[in-house]
Amino acid sequence: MTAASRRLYMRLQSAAHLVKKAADRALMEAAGVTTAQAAVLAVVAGESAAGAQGPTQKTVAAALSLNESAVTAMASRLIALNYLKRQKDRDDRRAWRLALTPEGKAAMARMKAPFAAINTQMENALGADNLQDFAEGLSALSKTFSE
Amino acid sequence: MTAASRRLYMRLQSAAHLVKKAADRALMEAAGVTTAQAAVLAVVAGESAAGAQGPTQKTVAAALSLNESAVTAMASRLIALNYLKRQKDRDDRRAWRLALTPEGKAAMARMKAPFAAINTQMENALGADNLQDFAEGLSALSKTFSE
DNA sequence: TCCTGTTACTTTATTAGTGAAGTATATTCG
DNA sequence: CGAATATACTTCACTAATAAAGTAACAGGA
Repeated sequence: MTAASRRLYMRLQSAAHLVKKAADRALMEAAGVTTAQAAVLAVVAGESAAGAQGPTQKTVAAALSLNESAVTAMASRLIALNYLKRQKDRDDRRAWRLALTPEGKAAMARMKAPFAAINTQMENALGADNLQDFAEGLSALSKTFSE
Repeated sequence: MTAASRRLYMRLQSAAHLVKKAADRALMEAAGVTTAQAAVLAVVAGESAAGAQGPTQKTVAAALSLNESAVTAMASRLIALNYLKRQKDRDDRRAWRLALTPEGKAAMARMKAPFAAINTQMENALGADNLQDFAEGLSALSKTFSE
């Protein structure tokens, strides 16, 4: 139980918080979108490529490990911004299907460069030879803590 | 630009979010405190050991990389819970000094075990031989992104 | 001394998440 | 078929953070 390990939880949260803060500022400046909104748009874009109807809110929630109530709120905000649209599922009238609007696609294009810049900055901070191990560490944590 | 690196930002946030969710549940169950509150209590405890008066809100904000307005709100909640008390600085009437109440100390004692459990779970997920590198990676990220 | 600028904190509005409880639609099974 | 159960989403109350603008107190120089 070293000093490093004892504070591992706080270190992780602190690093994530700082990187998020920087990324939010950069993304808001360049694309008028927060990182949380960017994550939802990216999931919708990714899931839309496969199926025709686009993902349900539940699918988005599962992809981001969020509550469905969080996705309800996020979708409402993104619809108000005209980045997303909602359509009732053809077969299941309980479910919504989410899809990007042209404006949503444009926002995704605008956020590409600042997102790449953040990732480059992270890679440089970590160093090329530690990158892979670090990413695998994150995946291991995600796997362990996804109830 | 590998697949791992392209999604590094999202991976970090996802892992941090999942670990926080689990830690919040465990801490709330065992100690009736959130991890955010635990972090503030820990900073107050740490800074109190050194100086006699306890830290100012600004000091706490800097230690956690938070806005001062976030600390205003957190301190109010912790005072309402009777875990913290606020006292005007002797020399600077603008500043508050924060200190733990006996109940605050008791809460810190209650949260020790669940906190250790979370850290152990993280260490196990990462593996002993990757631990040090991973922790250093987090520090490197924090350093790079602390404006 | 007073004026100017800085500092410590507060207030307000907004985003983003949690969990619990509620509504309406689907589904399954006796 | 119909009742019970499960599912998809919403609503509500709350915690937690940001940014911007405001208040009061401090500090240094003309």
